[in-house]
Amino acid sequence: MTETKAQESRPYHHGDLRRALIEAARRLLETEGPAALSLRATAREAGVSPAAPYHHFKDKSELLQAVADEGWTNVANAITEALETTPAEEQRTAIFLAYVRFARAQPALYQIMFEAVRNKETLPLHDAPGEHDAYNRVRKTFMRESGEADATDVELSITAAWCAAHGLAEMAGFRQFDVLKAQLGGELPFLDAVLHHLGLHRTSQN
Amino acid sequence: MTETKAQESRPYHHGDLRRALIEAARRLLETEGPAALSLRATAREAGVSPAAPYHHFKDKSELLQAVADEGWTNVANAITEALETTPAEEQRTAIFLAYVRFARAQPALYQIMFEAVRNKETLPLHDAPGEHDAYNRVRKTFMRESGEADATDVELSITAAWCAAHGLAEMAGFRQFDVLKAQLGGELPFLDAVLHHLGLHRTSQN
DNA sequence: TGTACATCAGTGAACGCGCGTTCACTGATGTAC
DNA sequence: TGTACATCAGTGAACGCGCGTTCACTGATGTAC
Repeated sequence: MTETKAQESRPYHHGDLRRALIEAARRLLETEGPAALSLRATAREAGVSPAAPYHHFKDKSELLQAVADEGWTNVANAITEALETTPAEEQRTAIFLAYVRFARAQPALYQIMFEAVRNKETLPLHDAPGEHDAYNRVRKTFMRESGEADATDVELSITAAWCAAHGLAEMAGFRQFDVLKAQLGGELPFLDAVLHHLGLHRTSQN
Repeated sequence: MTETKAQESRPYHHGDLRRALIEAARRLLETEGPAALSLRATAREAGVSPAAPYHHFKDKSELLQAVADEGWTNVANAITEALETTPAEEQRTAIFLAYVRFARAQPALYQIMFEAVRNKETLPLHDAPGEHDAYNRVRKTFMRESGEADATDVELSITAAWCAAHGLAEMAGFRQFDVLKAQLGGELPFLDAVLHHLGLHRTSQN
């Protein structure tokens, strides 16, 4: 669903301003960076007055939270999709790559998402408890592929992988690694190589 | 007596305001967080007028850079010290732990440091090229302990470890891991366990 | 079916705030003679 | 040794800015009768 940029012919009532604001915020994030994401700028980007957002969000933090939530849902979907298109023995790597590639593709959004999750008690990805809960699928994959039986060990595996994924996602764009990436033939081989060194790559399994 | 709030008997000339400002900034970081770190707040914290910092820093970004630089020097020192008090076969783990513990002890400072390094071409820790360059010592340790001969592989090992360290440093404080930490007996065992799972711990080596 | 009216979803002006930065200034210090 | 003077390192007021948020308002819409 593409959205409408600030249009001249927009009627007085917007239709779905909440949606439009979230999308405006995401657009701003990628063009201007997280520091430029103000309520006013978002309203401006959506072609609406500074007061309009208050009919849809209690305050700025609520808008930010909504943006972050949608981002986590997107990640969950990316992971679910990866799981469905990847042979069983490579699914752990596929999860990892889906996560890192999402973060790399939209780094400013990822920053917001990470910030939003900082002081939460619940993990992200837990959006749909039950069979379709993405985190549940991740856990099953790790149980199978890491060969861990103990519940605590499984949690630890996931946590360790998540830390690595987060670190890699935030650092992969560093100029400092340009030489290394060039030596390896691009960013994807670079990601692969780092995974391998952390024992998370398929080639280090079986 | 003067009415300055931070210090009562401070003379008109400060003595070393540059130093005092950096320290005030660090104090502010840990008490108020990175978002509260403004030039004006720093001057206030140092007990000085808002214009005073401009005699020591070109602008706000230069102050931030100075704070970050000092942070990286501190990390380099912590690593060097760890290397000198740790038996050879555990030095790689010691480097990793020194890094993570520093970041965990001063999370807001670490955030500033990481931000400052984002678009730099050079790695941090490279502050004193030559024999005393901390990065050089790290490289030697990884060459010895990881058993890598190829230069690119060594760089990769370090990069992978750095990603993991960064991710762990930023996530270790998450409430979401409180249960896991409790199960393992505290934060340090938790850090150890994550290291182990990423193949970076001593017990996973030869 | 037409209309009165409540409710919803916008507008635009205004507010107070803290910010980074500049400016003319002044008090303190070091030095040449 | 005393003093004139340049230089340094502060002060305090002011600036313009964008921000989050509030407010009285108005245009559009849905619904009861």
